[in-house]
Amino acid sequence: MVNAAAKPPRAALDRDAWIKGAIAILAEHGAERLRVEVLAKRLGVTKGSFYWHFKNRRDLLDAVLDFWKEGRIRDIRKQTQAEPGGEVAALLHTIEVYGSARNRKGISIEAAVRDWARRDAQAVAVVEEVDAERLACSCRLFLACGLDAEEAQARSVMLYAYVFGVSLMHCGGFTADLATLKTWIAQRIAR
Amino acid sequence: MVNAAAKPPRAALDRDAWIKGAIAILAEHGAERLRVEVLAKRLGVTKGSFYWHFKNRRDLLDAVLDFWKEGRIRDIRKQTQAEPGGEVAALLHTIEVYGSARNRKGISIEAAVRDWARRDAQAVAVVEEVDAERLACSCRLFLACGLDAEEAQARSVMLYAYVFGVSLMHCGGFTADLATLKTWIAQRIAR
DNA sequence: GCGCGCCCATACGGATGCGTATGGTTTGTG
DNA sequence: CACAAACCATACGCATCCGTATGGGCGCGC
Repeated sequence: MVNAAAKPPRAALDRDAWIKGAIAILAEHGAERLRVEVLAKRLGVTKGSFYWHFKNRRDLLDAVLDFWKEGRIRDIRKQTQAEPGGEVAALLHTIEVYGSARNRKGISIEAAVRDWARRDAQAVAVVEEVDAERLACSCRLFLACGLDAEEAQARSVMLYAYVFGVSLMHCGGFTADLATLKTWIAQRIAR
Repeated sequence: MVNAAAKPPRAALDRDAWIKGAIAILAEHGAERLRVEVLAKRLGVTKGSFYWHFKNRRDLLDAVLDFWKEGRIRDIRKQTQAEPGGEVAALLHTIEVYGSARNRKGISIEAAVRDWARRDAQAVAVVEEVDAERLACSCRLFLACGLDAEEAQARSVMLYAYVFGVSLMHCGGFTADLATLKTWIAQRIAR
């Protein structure tokens, strides 16, 4: 028995553990309430540890943005890999993912980062990169469906504007069958 | 001369002046950074004044939400008054207003309130009311165009999801002519 | 001109949060 | 064992912010 009951071993935290904890707070409370001491308490340590891994709070925020950006770009490229004939399915899947209940956390992070980008220049830069990648990828799918360049671009913007926007709306009491309604919209955007 | 050079007369603030100042901060920095002492300094007084007009910070926040709600509902009703035959124009105008540069502040407030509603129950309730009113009004316009109930509802949701979403996107470098692109989208949503 | 309600300033205690300084513990290495 | 590096705790100064307590100026009715 090496280190059992006395104290929880508490494996040493690395930068990634801090970043993942930070993203959890970002999703729950937004960038403004992502605070060093709160995060430290959540991870069961004190901020003495934090300032060993990070220069300051801004250093963490930039790392969070970078981490998020890399993850999003990986996801986009994976989701938009479609064999010929499967382009519409890939587009519909992209729309569906953003409204899916099992992706609640991802949507929360997305909304938090976009709100963050309304005040922070570094967040703006990251969102611009991610948006550019998303638009380029979905544009490629639309082009493969035979649309001309202008319509492919327009539909790409419409697609992402819709999925981001609908995640911020509260239309619970509006209709009896919201799922059918969203399916109708997805069809109209993708085909 | 009654009260000229000595001190700026500084007309007494009323509740509305505080609320309007609060909304300015809300638009610029978000609800999280809407702070009593900061707002007081911005208005040239101290918080001693604030706590005369408001019970506490929460009292101000609720007043801001209520003020915003009333204003939005008034605007919606005005914008969706269309004589027969002008329904499509009214819908296009609604879309255009939300992307207009002259409405930057209104869009900022809208985004701030929607982000706020991700964490605050009272803000959720207000957004739900406003969304319900908006959807009902635009739905009425679509019905007047001859669409069936399902499509009218779907298009209403699509319309507002799009306008909210596009205001959060950063697609500057995506296309040469963003205006033409947005016109294409608006046409596809409204008709 | 006296009192009273309206509007605001000042001062305080307590909470939270940033960044630094400093020292302790653990782990690996010679 | 000695030593250093990695990792973390503690303690401090400073700043911001909330809510309260208290008092002062000012207009207005009587």
